[in-house]
Amino acid sequence: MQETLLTTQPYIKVALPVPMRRTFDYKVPKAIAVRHILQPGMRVKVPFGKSQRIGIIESLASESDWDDAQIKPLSALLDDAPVLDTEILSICEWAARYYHHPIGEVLFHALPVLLRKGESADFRTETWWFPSETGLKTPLDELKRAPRQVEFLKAVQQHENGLSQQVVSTLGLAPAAGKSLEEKGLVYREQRQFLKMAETHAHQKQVPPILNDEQQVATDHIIHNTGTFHVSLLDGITGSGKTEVFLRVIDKLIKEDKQVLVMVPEIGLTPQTLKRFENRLDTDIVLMHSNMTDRERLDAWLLCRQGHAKVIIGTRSAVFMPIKNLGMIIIDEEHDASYKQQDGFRYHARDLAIKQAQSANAPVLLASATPSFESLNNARQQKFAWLKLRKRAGSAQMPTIERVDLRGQTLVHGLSEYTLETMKQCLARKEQVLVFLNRRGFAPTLMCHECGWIAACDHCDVNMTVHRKANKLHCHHCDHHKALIFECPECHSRELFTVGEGTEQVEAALIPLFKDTPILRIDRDSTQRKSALTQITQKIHEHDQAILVGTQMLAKGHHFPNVTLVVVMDADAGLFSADFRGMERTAQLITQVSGRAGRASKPGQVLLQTYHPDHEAIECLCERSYEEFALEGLQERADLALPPFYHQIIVRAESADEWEATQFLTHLREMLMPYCEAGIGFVGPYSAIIVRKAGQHRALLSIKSPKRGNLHRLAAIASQWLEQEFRSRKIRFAIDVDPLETY
DNA sequence: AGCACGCCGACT
DNA sequence: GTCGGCGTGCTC
Repeated sequence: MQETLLTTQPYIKVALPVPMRRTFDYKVPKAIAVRHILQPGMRVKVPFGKSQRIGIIESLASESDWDDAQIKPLSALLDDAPVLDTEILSICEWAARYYHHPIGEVLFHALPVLLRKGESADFRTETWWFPSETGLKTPLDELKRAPRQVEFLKAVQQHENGLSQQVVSTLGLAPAAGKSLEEKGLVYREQRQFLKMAETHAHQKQVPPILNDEQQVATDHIIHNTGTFHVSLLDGITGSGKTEVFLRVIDKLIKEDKQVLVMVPEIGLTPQTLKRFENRLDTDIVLMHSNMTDRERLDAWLLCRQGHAKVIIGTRSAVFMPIKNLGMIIIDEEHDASYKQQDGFRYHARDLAIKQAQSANAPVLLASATPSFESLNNARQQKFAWLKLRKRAGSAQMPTIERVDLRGQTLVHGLSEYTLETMKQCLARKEQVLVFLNRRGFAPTLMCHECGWIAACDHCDVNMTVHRKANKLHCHHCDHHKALIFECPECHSRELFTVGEGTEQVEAALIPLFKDTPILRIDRDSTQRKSALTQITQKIHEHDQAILVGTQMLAKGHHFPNVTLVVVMDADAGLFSADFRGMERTAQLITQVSGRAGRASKPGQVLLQTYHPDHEAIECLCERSYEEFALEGLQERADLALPPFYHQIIVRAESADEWEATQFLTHLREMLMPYCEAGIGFVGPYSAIIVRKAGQHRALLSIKSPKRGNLHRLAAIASQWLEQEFRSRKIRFAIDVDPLETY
């Protein structure tokens, strides 16, 4: 045994997955210190209270603030190499401070679930079978008394490069036969790393199309500036060929043996992006998203860490992938709200990605047809390079947007006569219509004709949505559901009727109106079954004319080349939102869904049904552009002292009691008052728009400041107080830094 | 977050 | 008499 000369530090500071903003000190036992070099980022098993827990070494220390006798020794070291490298570790430490979230929870968040549970961070191995030299030459009839062995040997002889255990079992071969052959020296076994990449390489790569001048300028700009940190905003209208720009840049980087992280929003864009990429790139691609099993995620993580995976396509949590040789981070649909985690550790993946690229000295490419106000502001101030693509790739043209004034109109299930007529014309040309309504279910309200009773959720302050096909009343906020009723529980009248319409109703209403046209609904309800979406999209491609009815799922990514008419049924939804970001979100959604119209050689048309045709935002989107809308919106934000000009932190509290959450936040505000520096402003406590959600009463306290520094100092005081002084468990609270939702 | 300790209601 | 409710305190 080698007596190590390395003087290992006697203590380690360990982060544990507990809601406490501190680490715990442990001793390193001699037996471990002698055999291993401990490093930050390795996992350890430690005694904690009465139980054993897995923790992560945050740092090594020569002394401790604790009395040596009180410090327990760690029980086991779980890794020979850190599972969190120094870069990820420092990003996590930064994030823990910035988002005022406990370090242990942050570090554990950065690991795949199986590693949090103590699973080995090595590749799985798999048995492979090979023929020996004699085995190759042995004629099969020598073994004819053992038919299973004949079968096995035959298969192995045909696969000189070996047969994996997996193939052996799919071929229906008997492992016992293999064992017997091994004893006879005819075959041998080997343990090999189990690698599972996304299926790739197999097919012919597509020839890259010719770039238009705008795409070329953008591509050149990005390619000439690789190798150093900077952020570019690829602000390109739908159909302008942003993905093509990604592909050119990625192709160049993987030829330099760099790895590229491509982030996509949560809603099912990964398979589509993967397909597009593997048709073009001759390299190893892995995926990382929430539909994968824990094992699949760990495999992807390992492939990434080992450097085998060159392109990593993933959702929010992929920012924590262990990338050794980062060439670039691309964030597609950078405005998408799913990049911000909405519970627990409320980080913004876009912002962390930028931070990470900075420390790896790699560039970041943000892409969107509807950039967030934050990114546009950075582009305008020249913190980001602003690369505009304003032309559609190929011969496609931008759709015309037309407002349909609903005032005084008779509507058929929410559709005006003019809309229906335009739909007929479109279908007659053997083209497809996309009807967008961001409300699933049959109707948002069920009401009693006699007494005015409305079906409300028992646990939330919202109406229950009618789902007629499923015969259910469903709460879209807490998932509570019950059977659909036909008698008013208050006055026992049987005259219940629905108010408003959802996608289910529109689908049902269109069937008799367009008898020979396939009508396909795309929302969370119709695509719940795995592969349902693929089936629906297949149907869409099979038919010339079709009507697609759907929610925002339709607005993202998927392109339907034969859609030439887009109908936005309720352009007013979200126009009068209490949240100051409501308008931004509405404009993005309308612009995104409008972009689905007329992508190929056929021109597109968009109808916006509205009761407010003269509303500034609607007018601006129709007559001018998202960019102009956004620049005006930014000016308004500046005038009203709102983000991104002011910085905001929101403390959220919830409790079963009606007033406790509000009282608690009032108490918090009073406590913070004496620490307020100039510029700090409080709003609230105020109630959430939906006061009661899943039985919890929710209140918020907003803190604003033009300076980040004093805001964070205040938040640090608040979080310390919340953790140390505040003991009641009846109230749950969360600190939300740079919140996207303010109600 | 877990987990134990501790003091008050309905049960073999 | 106890089983168990969850309020409170602690974890290197």
